[in-house]
Amino acid sequence: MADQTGKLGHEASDMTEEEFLRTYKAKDYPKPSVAVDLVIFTVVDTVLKVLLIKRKGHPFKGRWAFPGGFVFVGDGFHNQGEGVEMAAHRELAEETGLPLGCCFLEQLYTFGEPDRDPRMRVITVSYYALISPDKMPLVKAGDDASEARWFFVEDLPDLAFDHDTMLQVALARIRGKIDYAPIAFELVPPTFTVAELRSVYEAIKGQTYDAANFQRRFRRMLTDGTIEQAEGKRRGTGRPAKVYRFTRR
Amino acid sequence: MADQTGKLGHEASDMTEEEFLRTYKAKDYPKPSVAVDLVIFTVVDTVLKVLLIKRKGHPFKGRWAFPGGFVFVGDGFHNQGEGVEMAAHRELAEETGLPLGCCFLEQLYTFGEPDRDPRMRVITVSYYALISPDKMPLVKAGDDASEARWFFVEDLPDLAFDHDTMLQVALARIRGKIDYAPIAFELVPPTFTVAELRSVYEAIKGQTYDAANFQRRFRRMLTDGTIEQAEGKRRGTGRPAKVYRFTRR
DNA sequence: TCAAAAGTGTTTCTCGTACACCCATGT
DNA sequence: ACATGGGTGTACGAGAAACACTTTTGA
Repeated sequence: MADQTGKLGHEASDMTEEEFLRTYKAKDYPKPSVAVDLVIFTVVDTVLKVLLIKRKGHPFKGRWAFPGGFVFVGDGFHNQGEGVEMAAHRELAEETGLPLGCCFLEQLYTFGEPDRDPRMRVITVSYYALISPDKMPLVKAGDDASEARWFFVEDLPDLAFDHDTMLQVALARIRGKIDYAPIAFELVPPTFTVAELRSVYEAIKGQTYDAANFQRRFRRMLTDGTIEQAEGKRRGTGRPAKVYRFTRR
Repeated sequence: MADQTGKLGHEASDMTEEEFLRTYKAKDYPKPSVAVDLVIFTVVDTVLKVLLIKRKGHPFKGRWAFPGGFVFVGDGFHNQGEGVEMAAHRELAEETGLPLGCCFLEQLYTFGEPDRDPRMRVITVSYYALISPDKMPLVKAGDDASEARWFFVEDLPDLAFDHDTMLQVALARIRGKIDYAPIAFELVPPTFTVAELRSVYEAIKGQTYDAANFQRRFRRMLTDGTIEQAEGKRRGTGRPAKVYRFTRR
């Protein structure tokens, strides 16, 4: 953390902690700007999509990029501002119009190479978010007049900054994590059928799953207590399907 | 990234990118300090250890903490300084005395809550490193006179800042990752026996492995081409063991 | 010759995969 | 009646776990 080696802080070995804090002033060493960027996923009609915004200003003017913004830092001493994760939640809410903290959000990776941004040194903490399709209608993207749009992951435009790398990291994360963590339930309505959950797996993994075998994985989750049957049936073009609910255990 | 929303940057919609960059000056919004912290692991005698340093100054004076330091940021425009990962490599080399880039190093998590450090807003990008025991003698820690010491992971002192959380994140990472990625080979000399590799698994997972079953996992890696037999045999107290080498495929 | 560690064989169980087949509905 | 998707049964193979057993050394 800060000044373990004493190289950047002054020597304060003889002071009490109280004296030290009273006399301490943050030095004016150069500091980077810190931003958060969001890779926001959703699954619509068995297709994995991400939310992109079109940049209005330089650099990369007119190019598509992941939404994001700077972390608010207070005056640095009396007020230290917001946490990085809170900044990500705030940006997510601002960008989607959804209420604060209503979506799954997890830290992804921190990109800190110099010259990522030609204007100044920017270190970006990236997050990924999962938005279930039942929340989608609320999202302010989608109309063509807007500057924000959902893109099919397999058919993206050129991205600004190092956002192409960011997407690859995000994809690798969810593709790996879906096998051992219950993140698929974040991309499905509160109640769902086996086929709906399977389509999420197929969209994320980019492969098909044998419907019969998926049923049995599903049955195991049922006996685990991971999921439970809900009331009603989902009626589609074929035989009506049972409906389930994720029990957050 | 920066100013996608136009909230923090000025409007530059009518300029060319060249004009924009020529006239752009980084604004003096408050910025955080950015540091890197290192969780450095090694396995000695089937025991997982981490390197801690004793803090000389406030805050947390006299408490043990993970080594770390600030990321060097240039003047912010003409010189953007070093990358965050490079800063981690540099700190690792400084702290251990080992040559730059000789060890496995991977980003762990970024801690960005306010008030982590009472002096000022500090955002810390944590990394973990794996050091094989054959490099250990070179590490400048170990003598009691020094301010750096290796600690058994199951018997740590109270740590400074949020470093206890950091350790838990690091442990969770290596315990999960060892099952699907070849990180165990980073904690073993260039040539090693089955038992030596098994002891690394046992130290990290905190459980014992059936020696016979581990042999078969091992054989599969052999047929995979992940490892290959090396010359010679390792002589210990019992029957001499075959020696293997990791083939970085 | 005995202890200690290396290494093999065998059995059982679980899980992923493939695929044949029956079930319930709308048209 | 038949197409469509929901759901079950069966069979095979890979790998995890448990454990008896053989091999090769030092003391």
